Amino acid sequence: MARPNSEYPTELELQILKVLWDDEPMTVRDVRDALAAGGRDLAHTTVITMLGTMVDKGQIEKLEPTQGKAFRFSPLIQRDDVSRGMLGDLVERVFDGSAEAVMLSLFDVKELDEDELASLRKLLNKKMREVKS
Amino acid sequence: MARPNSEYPTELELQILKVLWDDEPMTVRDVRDALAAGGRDLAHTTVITMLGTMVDKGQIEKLEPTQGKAFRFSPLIQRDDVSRGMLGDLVERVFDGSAEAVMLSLFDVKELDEDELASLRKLLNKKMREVKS
DNA sequence: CCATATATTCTAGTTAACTAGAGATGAAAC
DNA sequence: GTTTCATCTCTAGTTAACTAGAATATATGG
Repeated sequence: MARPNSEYPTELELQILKVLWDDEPMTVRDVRDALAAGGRDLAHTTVITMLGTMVDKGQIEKLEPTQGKAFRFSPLIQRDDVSRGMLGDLVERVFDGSAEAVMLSLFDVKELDEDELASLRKLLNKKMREVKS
Repeated sequence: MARPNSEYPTELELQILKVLWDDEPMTVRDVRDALAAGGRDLAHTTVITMLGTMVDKGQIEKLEPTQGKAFRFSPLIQRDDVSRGMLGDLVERVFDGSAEAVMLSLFDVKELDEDELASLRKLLNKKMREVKS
């Protein structure tokens, strides 16, 4: 077999999901235009094919046209679920499950200033209070 | 074109790198056995092929045999660089660069207990002192 | 109604990421 | 030296992830 398919969206699928999370439902043309605006210029039919496979995978749904003959598409999976899943996947696969290692890497990845660090600490303190109770 | 190749190691490449990060240099057989021990049972030649492409990509280097005719391999890229790169990639692609969003997701992904949260806060405080100075 | 623009379906091609066998080649044992 | 065994090289196949054209169907304006 070739590469095992992780249950998570591929790169282009993610881009399309982002488009649909921002505004849904959308027609093929709308999706295509949004992708093009983001620098990804694909043929109309390419977008159709992608949306088709995404429907097959259960990531989105195909809605009947209201007027004209253009189908519309809406996401079936939620943004938070996807990002959580993909982060969790990375944490396990790359960081062997260590939240601390992730945090340390995050410091290196993003040059966080004092305010941002303060925000993170705020989140952390809030979480600690929740856990304690 | 097909999928654009992100500069980061693929799944199997990462598994192989992990093996080599733990102990290097290693022969093909050693790598194969280590992968098998981790549940990934591949043919000897499959591992050879993979190691070859990884050499081509500059991820590892091929060392001449010391005795016998078995080549040995060592990583050329470091664990921290790879994990940092992959996390950075995910943060940008999935979380649109928001460290806070990552942190919030991390809470959901891992059920962190009080001690773990305290450790994270410790790291955060240390970082804040560094940034302030 | 008919032209034209637009959307769809169907088909097919490319590349990366695996996966592994057949045969050659070198080492090591006897 | 020759057999035997491990290891290598070369070749080739599969699948997922894209990518898009040609043919077809359908609105919609005039």
